[in-house]
Amino acid sequence: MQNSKTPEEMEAAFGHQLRDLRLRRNIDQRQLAEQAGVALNSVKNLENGRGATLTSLVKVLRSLGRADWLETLAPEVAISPMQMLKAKQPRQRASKTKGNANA
Amino acid sequence: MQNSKTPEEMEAAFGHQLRDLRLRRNIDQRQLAEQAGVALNSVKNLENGRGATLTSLVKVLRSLGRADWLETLAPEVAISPMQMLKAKQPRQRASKTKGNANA
DNA sequence: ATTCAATGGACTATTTTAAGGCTATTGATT
DNA sequence: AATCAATAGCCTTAAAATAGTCCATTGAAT
Repeated sequence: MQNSKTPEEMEAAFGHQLRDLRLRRNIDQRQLAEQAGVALNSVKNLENGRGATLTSLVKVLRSLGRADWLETLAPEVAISPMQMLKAKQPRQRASKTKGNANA
Repeated sequence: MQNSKTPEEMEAAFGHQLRDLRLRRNIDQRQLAEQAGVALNSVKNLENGRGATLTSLVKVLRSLGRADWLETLAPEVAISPMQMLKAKQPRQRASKTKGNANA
């Protein structure tokens, strides 16, 4: 089984994490909204999983000092300089073959 | 220096990571959109940093098998069972004192 | 080099969110 | 237990994203 959570549940759980981050800094929603440059309602929506835009999320994360987290989604594979030379440049489009390659 | 990237730049960089994840699985935008249950345009917008909703992002991440990443934002502090007993339950609201506590 | 799928970009209609203000509830402090 | 700030929730308007379709561009395979 993969992940049995619905997208709604995942957004809610994610909101709780955002709230945790904020509370660890002991600032209220209003302060966070101000610092992040978003409306108070946007912070509420994010924390309660009631729908939000990626832009709002990014602004809030930046304000919480966790912008770096956004860069951890797809870690690049480190290769040696020798491999570097041999390596073909990464694919820019999905290939035509129907069967998908890697896991 | 913190992070000098603008929110726009961050969204764009984030989109590139999403694209990388997709290409590693060698599926095209259309397939991803179908599997994720979002419109093709939503995938395009996400990858090109042109604005998206958190809901679309979550659905796409789930489809890419990276839903777990969403749970890594605010890692919980592990404590021992003995500390567990002493521990006060976590704060649910920001405190009244103006000066914010932790870093 | 040619071919054709993969992607980018634009357009419209519809749905959703942002923003701002307001009231009700609740939890931390005293 | 009383107080009052922090939060939830709802409302309206403006802005933005989704969904669907179409055409132009481009990279990968032959």
